Amino acid sequence: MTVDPNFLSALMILKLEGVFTLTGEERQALHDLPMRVVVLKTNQDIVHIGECPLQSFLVLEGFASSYKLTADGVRQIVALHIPGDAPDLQTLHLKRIDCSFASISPCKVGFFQLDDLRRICERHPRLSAAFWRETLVDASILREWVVNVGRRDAYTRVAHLLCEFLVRLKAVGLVENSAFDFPITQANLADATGISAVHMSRALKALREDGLIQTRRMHLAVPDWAKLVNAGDFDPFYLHLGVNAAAGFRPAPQPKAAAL
Amino acid sequence: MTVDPNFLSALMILKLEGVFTLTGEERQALHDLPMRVVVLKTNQDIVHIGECPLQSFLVLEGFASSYKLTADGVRQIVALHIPGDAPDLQTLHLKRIDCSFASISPCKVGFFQLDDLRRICERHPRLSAAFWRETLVDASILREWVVNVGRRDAYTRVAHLLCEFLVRLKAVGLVENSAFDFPITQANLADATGISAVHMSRALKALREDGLIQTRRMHLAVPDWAKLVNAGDFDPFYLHLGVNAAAGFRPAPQPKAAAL
DNA sequence: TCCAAGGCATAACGTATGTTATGTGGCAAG
DNA sequence: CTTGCCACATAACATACGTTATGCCTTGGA
Repeated sequence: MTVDPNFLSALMILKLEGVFTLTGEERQALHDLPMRVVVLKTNQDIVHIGECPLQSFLVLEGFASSYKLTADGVRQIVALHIPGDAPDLQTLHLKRIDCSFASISPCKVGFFQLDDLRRICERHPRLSAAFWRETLVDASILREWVVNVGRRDAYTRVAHLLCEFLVRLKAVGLVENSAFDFPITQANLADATGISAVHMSRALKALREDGLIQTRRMHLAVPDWAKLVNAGDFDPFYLHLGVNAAAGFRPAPQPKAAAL
Repeated sequence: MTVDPNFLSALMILKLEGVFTLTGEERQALHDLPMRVVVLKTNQDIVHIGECPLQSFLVLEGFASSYKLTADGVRQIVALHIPGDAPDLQTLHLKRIDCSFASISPCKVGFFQLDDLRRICERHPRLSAAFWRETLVDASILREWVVNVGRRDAYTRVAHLLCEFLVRLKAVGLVENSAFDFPITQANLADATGISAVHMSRALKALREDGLIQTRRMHLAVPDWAKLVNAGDFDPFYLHLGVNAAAGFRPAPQPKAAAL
């Protein structure tokens, strides 16, 4: 996959447009944000917990993770990031960063100055709101992850993660025929779901044998989407995708409005 | 505990002042936000997942939870809320709410109109940023919860949750002599840590026997804070408390700044 | 005063998952 | 072409935790 030279416009704008239509001015402001592109190999640290960075970054190609370590050095991935994501937008308002970020596949990221982004937010309140919204969606995903890790067995948990992956990748156009590049090791998947690497191997085997997924080296296919959704207890609503992006994934109904 | 009639000023302002000093105007704007106070018994639903509410709420007294259910009806609490918290601030930018909210003790909440808050955000960018920051801290707590549930054993997990509770309660002045009111059932604690109620009973017993906590009906005391922190693998940094609020809890050092 | 309900403790038992170990194949570096 | 590394598979074994069940105690309502 190659990326348009105007990275920000290509990816972030795509995401924001899913929610509301940008004005020409807003689009231009994003387009003009200076970015420094950096190419990374697998398993390279991008930002480390405790730092007080002056810049933030965007994933342009490949996959990245947010992670934390426990006292005895066990890793838990707390978020997976795909092209178009701004993993550490939080640094905009939280000085010290509370988790580490690393590439989990060969990947390309774009750094920009937080001060530049702050200026954009001041001048374009709608963009500011849109970025805020992005961080709120991240929080929603975290809530679902707590449920996933806390209350679902390994099989369901893995199916759920794969569902989330597919929907999010589809939203940025990285899925073809229910299949996508998947250069993520089982160890990383294990760290993201809170199980051991050995058990991740078992879970994937079971999913394969049940015909829910097909894995061919660094590539994953989903032959029966409905079955995987069912196995993973998956409802994409928590991703808060724009209507365009979610086409074909949303189930049906809207519950009634609040009372009280 | 009784609450000042100016709920918002008493609680939310206290929290915000931990981060930066409000101007008189900003303080007044918050003070003038119309609120409708509602008294709740234990286990009452406040907002239900899927709704598109026009109002949001603040916890004034007692404790509340955010929770989700899996397909087979198992509950996972994804956040615990104490007085001063605005549990569903997300509704400001996400139309449909992605988790349910309920009281988990007798409690008092204050509802306000989202439109009123939006108006405040438009007129007072610093307040807008402060609210954004609040939601980012919530996300940071969620990240730590994913680690807690995903990678720590029950004993450590419970100790960690109790540490978090103590620090957060202390920040709003609800702790005396390392002890606090704790009207939360073991079943709720179990749902918050992703373990069974039976095992929660076992874990609490172990903590009691190790002298890390003392429980006297609806009341919890921590005789040796350092030991509990150690047992819970707890570092309060992720709570992003203001320096004032965190006094006495922060460990020492600041890591070096970012490079790259 | 009594009863019902819920919160808690504890025991017996089952199991999903972790741990440790070994072998295979692919791939990159020399 | 080797060599070594790493991702993955699989087996044997260990265990933390879930489940089901029972009983006690407190609390609040009739």
